[in-house]
Order: sequence, then structure tokens, then C-alpha cells
Amino acid sequence: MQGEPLGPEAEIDHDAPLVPYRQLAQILTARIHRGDWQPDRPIASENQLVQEYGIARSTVRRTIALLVEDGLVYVVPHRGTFVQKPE
Amino acid sequence: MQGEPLGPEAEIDHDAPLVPYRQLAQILTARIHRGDWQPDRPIASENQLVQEYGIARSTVRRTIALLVEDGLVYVVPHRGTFVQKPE
DNA sequence: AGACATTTGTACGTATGTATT
DNA sequence: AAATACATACGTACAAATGTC
Repeated sequence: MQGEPLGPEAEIDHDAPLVPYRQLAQILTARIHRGDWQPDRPIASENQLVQEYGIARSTVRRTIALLVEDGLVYVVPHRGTFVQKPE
Repeated sequence: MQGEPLGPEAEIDHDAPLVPYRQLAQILTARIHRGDWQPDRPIASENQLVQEYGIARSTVRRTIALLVEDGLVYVVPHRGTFVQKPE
């Protein structure tokens, strides 16, 4: 039935056709849409995501850059990454 | 008199207030405006810039990402980084 | 004031993958 | 087949800003 879960329980598969930073983007996008984090509230810190998904921080940052491009989040230096308000 | 040269002879100063990837951005921007590379022609490769300016490839890539944001260049995977045509 | 932890920013080096020439 | 060039990913280190105590 279902493919990969996209919640907090999702895992990164280094052998999957989709590269890890894009897998994480799908996971975080799903979590945001699901409401794991509210608008203008911070998502998990980079280091938390590193530990949670077992990937390098540089990979996490690559993912966040993608989410910023997509307009899903915004970064406040030294504060955190926040969920963008809809519209 | 003059500050830092911004041509091919320019060097990266790791002690300067401006971080290296932004210094390189200024240098490459000046070189493009000066006509070192023509529109739709490739600029120096990442590895060439690494050797020419003595910085890490990741730093060169950070600079190129900035130039892409600025609309000065565009990247063709496995081909090179090209000067954007004006307008 | 000062110390401390947290968080993002920058930079390095290395390795491997994939596409083009 | 080989060289070139960009893409991705890892790990490490230190800097700078913020917030808390």
C-alpha cells in the first residue's frame, strides 16, 4: 500500500532514487501542512533535525534553503526557522 | 587610494570584514561587468576558481548561488556557469 | 555585568555520483 | 575510455547573534 511515511517517523533512505535533501523536504513539507508547527512558530532546529533524521547538518541546511525558495518557511538568523503564514 | 582590486588579480582576504564568499561575488561581478566573459559564455569552472582564489569549492558554490540569485549568471549542470544576457 | 547554552552563518576538506565532452 | 564539471553528502570547526540565568 502506502509508500514512505511523511511524518516525524519518516526516515531518510540513502539508496532511494530521490536524494536525501529532497526526501527531507517532502517530509518537512508534509509535517508543516499537517500542522506539526504553527505559522510564525519555529520548526525543529537544524541540530534537532540532524539527530532526528540521521543526516548531516549541511544536508539539513540544503533542505531548508529549498523550503525558503518554496515560501514555506523563513529563517531568522540565530533565532530559528519559522513557518511562513499562508498567503 | 584604491581599496581592493576587483579583477582576476584580486585575492581573498580571510581577515577582511566581508566574508570570502561575498568577496568573491564582488570580484566575479566586476569581472563580468568588465567583460572578462561574454554573455552565454562560461565563466571559469568551480575548480578553476578554487585554484585561482585559494578557497574551498563549497565557498565558490556559495558565491555562484548568490550570482544566480542576482541574475548575473545561470548554471547548466555538467556544462558550466554562464554569463546571463543583459535584460 | 558576566557566564552560558542555543541557533544559525561561514568555511574547510573529502568522497562519491552523474552527465557531458 | 578518459577527462571535465557540476551535484550531493559527509564530518569538523569556529564565529556571531540571541536569549536566559
